[in-house]
Amino acid sequence: MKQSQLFTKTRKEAPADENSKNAELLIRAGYIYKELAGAYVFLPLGLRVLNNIADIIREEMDAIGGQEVQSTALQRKELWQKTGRWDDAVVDNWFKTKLKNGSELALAFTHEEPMTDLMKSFISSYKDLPAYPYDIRTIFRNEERAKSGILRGREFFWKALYSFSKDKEQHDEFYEKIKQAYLNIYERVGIGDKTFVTFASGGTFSKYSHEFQTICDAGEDTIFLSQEKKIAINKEVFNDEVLNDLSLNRGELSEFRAVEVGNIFSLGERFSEPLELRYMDETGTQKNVFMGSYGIGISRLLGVVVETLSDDKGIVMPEEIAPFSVHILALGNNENLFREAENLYFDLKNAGIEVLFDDRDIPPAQKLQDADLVGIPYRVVVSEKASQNGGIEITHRKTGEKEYLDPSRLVSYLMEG
RNA sequence: CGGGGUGUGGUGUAACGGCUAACAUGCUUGUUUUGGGUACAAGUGACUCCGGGUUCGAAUCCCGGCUCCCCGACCA
Repeated sequence: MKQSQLFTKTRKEAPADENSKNAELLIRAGYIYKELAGAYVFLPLGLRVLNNIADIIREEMDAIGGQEVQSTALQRKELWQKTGRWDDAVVDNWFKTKLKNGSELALAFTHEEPMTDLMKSFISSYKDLPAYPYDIRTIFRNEERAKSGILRGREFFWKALYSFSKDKEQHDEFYEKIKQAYLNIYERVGIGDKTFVTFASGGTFSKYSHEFQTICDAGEDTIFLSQEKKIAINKEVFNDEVLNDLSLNRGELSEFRAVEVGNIFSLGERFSEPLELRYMDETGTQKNVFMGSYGIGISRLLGVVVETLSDDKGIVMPEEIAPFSVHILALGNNENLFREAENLYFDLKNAGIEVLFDDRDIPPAQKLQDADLVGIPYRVVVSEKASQNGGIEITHRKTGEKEYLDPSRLVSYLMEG
């Protein structure tokens, strides 16, 4: 894309009504726009990143048998009454509303009940199991206090997968697979080395659930981490019993602030029982389906990436999720060099590389500043100075590493990584 | 939901209860400059969050509401 066509602009100053690093940088760089506290518009740059993260998640979910659906944002009251979750005393951060005819309904905050009910139409035999529908969508939570920019919003973009298995064995096998899939996701979005499986409270049907916590000062959670064993314990369940269960001792753990970037739960029959999701097993006996749920906040992931990877010049986008892979800057007012930059832009596009071409008629310094702020992984400068140094200049945003290249070699250079 | 703070051109800030609400930035036009937000000039742009009140006079003081930020509580 040509940058002159991009309707968003960068800003020199951060808005006064934001305190968090992630919101400040994302707003300054033109990735997001604040609509109200806890609700942000994802602008073209931000949306590209969201879509890239969602695509990674799709790949990882599909690889372990997930099948994507698009759920509804409107939810029926009756299902939640059956499981005892409709009452405001049980779930207090739920947006509820009414139809014109007066019947109550709600805006989706999770989908255990609707998804369980839906699967009743398709599951009746052990032959129908397991099944792993998942959903990528915006959900709503009436937070009493939204905060930390994009990290805790009143609406946010997430993926939720629900597993339907015939028994605990079949469930456990999948649970381990998705745990690994989650780790793959964090690795691919660029925060793998800071993200750890964390033991957290499990609820009714299992002793523990697993959270994925990313070390980050902006986080709301406190975890005790064994760097060596790559295991952490959430402070809320930190006691001698857990330490014993995990064969850890206090001495090998250190305390960190962290952000929860995912949570996987064994639900057992918590929802299949009240909603009567049953199947006939091999012996002709009716049984409840064994369930699990697995959530990962996509917009929050973007926030965590910015919180943990940016530097004093701006955002540093990891390659797999960056809005563009390459940022071409034409510096100076040399007509020939501008043409050369434009040709490079078309070459890269034709090679299937996502490229942003800064073709704007503004001073070089501004283009350089903007490139740092937006944080695209590779910056390619076409200028007289670069020509004198042997062609075009390519700089890695993350490391600052710089090299000069003959323009004809750029495509192959990028394809090889 | 408890506590603290905040609200002024698009953005960031200033202004003792007292002249036509100031500065920077942005934006427009012209000249200039062309590797780290270039320089100069001329323009543009505000019912000072909303509603009451005090006062000769309110951006400024008082009351109520809302907004946004922070701490805490909460967070399938």
